[in-house]
Amino acid sequence: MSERTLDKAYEPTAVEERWGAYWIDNNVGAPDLSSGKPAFSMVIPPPNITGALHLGHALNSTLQDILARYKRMTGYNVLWLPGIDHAGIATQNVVERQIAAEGLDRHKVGREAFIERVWKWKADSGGTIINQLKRLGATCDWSRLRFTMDDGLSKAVREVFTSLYAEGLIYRGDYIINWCPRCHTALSDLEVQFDEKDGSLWYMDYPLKEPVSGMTHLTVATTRPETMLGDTAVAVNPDDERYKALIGKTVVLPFTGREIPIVGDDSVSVEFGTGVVKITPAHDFNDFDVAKRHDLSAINVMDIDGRMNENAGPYAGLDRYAARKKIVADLEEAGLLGKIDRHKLMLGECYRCSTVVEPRLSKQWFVKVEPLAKAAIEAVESGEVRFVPKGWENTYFDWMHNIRDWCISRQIWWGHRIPAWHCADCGHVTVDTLDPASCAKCSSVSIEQDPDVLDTWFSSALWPFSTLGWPDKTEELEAFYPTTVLSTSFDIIFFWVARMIMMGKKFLGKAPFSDVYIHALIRDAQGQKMSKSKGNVIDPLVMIDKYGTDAFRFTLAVLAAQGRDIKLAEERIAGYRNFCNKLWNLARFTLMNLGEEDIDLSIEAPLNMADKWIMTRRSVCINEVKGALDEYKFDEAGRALYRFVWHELCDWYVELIKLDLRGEHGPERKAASVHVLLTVFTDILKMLHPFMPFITEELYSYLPGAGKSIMATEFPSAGRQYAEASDMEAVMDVIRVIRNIRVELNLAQDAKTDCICFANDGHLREVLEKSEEYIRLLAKVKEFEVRESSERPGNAASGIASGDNEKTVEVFIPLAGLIDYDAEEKKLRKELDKVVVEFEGVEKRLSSEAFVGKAPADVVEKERARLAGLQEKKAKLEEGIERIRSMKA
RNA sequence: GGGCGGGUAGCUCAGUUGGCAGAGCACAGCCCUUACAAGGCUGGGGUCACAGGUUCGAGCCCUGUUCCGCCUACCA
Repeated sequence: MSERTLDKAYEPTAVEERWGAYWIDNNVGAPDLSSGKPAFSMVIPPPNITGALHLGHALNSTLQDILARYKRMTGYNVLWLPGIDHAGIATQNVVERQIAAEGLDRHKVGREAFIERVWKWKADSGGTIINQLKRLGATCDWSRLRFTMDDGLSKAVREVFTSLYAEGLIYRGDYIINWCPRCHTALSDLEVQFDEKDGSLWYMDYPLKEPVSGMTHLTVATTRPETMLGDTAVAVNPDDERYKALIGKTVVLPFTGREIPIVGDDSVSVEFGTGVVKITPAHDFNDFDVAKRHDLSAINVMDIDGRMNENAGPYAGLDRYAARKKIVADLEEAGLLGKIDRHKLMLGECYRCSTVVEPRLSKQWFVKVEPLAKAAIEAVESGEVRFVPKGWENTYFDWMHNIRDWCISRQIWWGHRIPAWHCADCGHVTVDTLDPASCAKCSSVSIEQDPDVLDTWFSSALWPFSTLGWPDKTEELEAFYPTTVLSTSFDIIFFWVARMIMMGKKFLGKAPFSDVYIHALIRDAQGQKMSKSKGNVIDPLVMIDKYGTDAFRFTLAVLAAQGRDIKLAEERIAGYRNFCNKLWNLARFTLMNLGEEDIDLSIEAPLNMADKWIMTRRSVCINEVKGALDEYKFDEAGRALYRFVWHELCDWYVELIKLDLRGEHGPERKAASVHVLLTVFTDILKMLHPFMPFITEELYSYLPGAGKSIMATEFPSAGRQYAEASDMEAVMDVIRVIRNIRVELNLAQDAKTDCICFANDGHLREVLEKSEEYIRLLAKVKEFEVRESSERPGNAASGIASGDNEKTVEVFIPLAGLIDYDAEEKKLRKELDKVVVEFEGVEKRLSSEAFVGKAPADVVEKERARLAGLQEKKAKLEEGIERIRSMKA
């Protein structure tokens, strides 16, 4: 026994500090490679180096930590590998802002110096999130913390790039990509977010070079008039009767005078606008495809800032929106502007800075994903990778089947620089894992490395194996690849999960994980997305300070139902803070009774009914928790524990054994009760430990014979389930009925009443007689009597308890002279009404030939028994009402 | 436009192969009963979105309707 005494209420702060430090100092997350236990491994989705812990991280890390702790306690060799992502654009933005405050920009600072600044920033303030994860209690193996820009991981990146390039799966070329005019870089399709905006649809006339059957011009409809300067064709649907004849003819582009062809293309809708589309291959994805089909040239009319360039003639130098205004005005002046419709459109924005992106033609590096995607699709189809919940597999397939090549080059400085060197003499591109000294083709030393860096997600895609030492053949890779489960949120299935599967299949021949657990998204109590601008953000660290980490973790776990968003209200956390306190006080009660006198726990006293009941419920609870956790149903596991601890152990068992504990039934009985209480309490601590690691460590340390840490104990196994448990339930129901009557009669809290029970079953009568003490104690009963004949006593309030269907107990509370007959009658009638409705329902069902003939025999049997019970109950109530009426008269 | 999920108590949500509609919070009444007032006991509260269908029996399965949320898409 510890010398420490427990305060009346749980105070998390000191406990969390102490145990948090203990786990870190002993690096409890470290696996033992020589243990011979089966492996369980996870890689953490690496948070951005710029990030602070938000609810998404808190949820995901909590769930992963629950798995890690649970698996350790059930005999696995667990590796949970932590890390951080270098987050290219995000990090560069942060440091750019920093130097902007000094009146500099990155170009003035220079590439080398800028990158040094980023590393310095990382050293100073990067990775605070790691400490926040530790605060949450995450038992990662912190000795294996990885960063995507580490040497080892960079080596993996080069290996993969070189290999894919050699196979022709990485190529470079002029393609249209999403361009952020503020970040000055290409973005992948995924890095663009769409938002519906109000816009306009302008109708403008392009004159035909030569009139055709009376037509002098074509009217095109566009949402972006400024791009007309880059038009290289207009297109119509080849089946459109209005314009069919014009295909192959020529129009003259206003302002520039350029002559451009009219082409026929299926992608043009006959119904929309005028049925004529201007084609701007350099600034529109669809137009780019049309141009490829018709071999049209492309004219880029904007620069990297989104301003019009020298190809825009008189508009050169104007911002794209200023150019739009001016062009519309000029068209109007020239009499070429038709009507203007209001039009809703989806505008793409940069996911980092929300600037409207500009489709732009430029030279970029791409991964040819189709062959990679094929293997990745098969991995899921074959069941090698399983999504939980399964519904996400469809989302995954949809995307994978329609996947476009992945633009992997970014025109920024922070990231993995593309390992390609351009030769100034022969133009050859040398790609190698090591920096080459000369051109691989002509041996010229005038080579220069490609200025671009790789998309951040390129290194993330390698995360499950690069962190384990690949491309080297390491012990870790052998032991822990493929990992067991990846836990993440659905919004990065495409960014990350799919690409990891592709790369894992490609380079290791095995998908990087067998289960993908997709957790819910957290919203506020009203179901709104949390965002800084709405001011509805809940900061996990504030919640931890306020309610304690354990309460916070438990809340997240209980709300994490599969397939549904989480609406998080602060009151929920407060509720589970109360649960922590309940547990704390249960511990105080348990320890108090272990207390001063030495209880000989080795006495093997026989279990009584209450003991057998709680031991049975314990087994049920263990099965529920294990079953739920094995299926990633954290909410079910948490709820089962909550119910068992509070509503079964605390509300009932603790109350039932109080007489034992006072020693009223002798030392043996006391020892038995304490023994059972301690057993169940210890198991509860163990089962709750994955959810609430701090308080359970603390309370466990007070238990007699406790080891250093609860983490080293084994997760409980279910034991025997006793038939007597249902006897206990019947007694509990009688107690509930008496309590109910007492409240309805408005009796003083401490008033004692007598009680007479009639049971229609011999066994039940025995059980009740045996349980006299429980009933006296918990229902405040003075004289207690079990009678065989169902003769209703005179002045008495009554109620009926039902155990199993046909077994009923009629309960009477005699109250000489005190009874309010009207109230009693009203109460009985109300109860009778309920019973009658139920009775008639069952009777009707049983009288139906169809039911008796077709329903399974056990169902019919159950219904018959139920009917008999209801019949009994109904008769008793009717008799009771009759009796009351006669007494009234 | 296509796809996915959801609609169950005032609120947030469970609801197992179809077989007695549940929990937490909130609310109301009575209690500081020696583990816990961050607590205890008791109670009220439901047209399971709507309309059909299958079935002995539907919150659950099928069809349609409707509302909400999300993902996705080249009607310029």
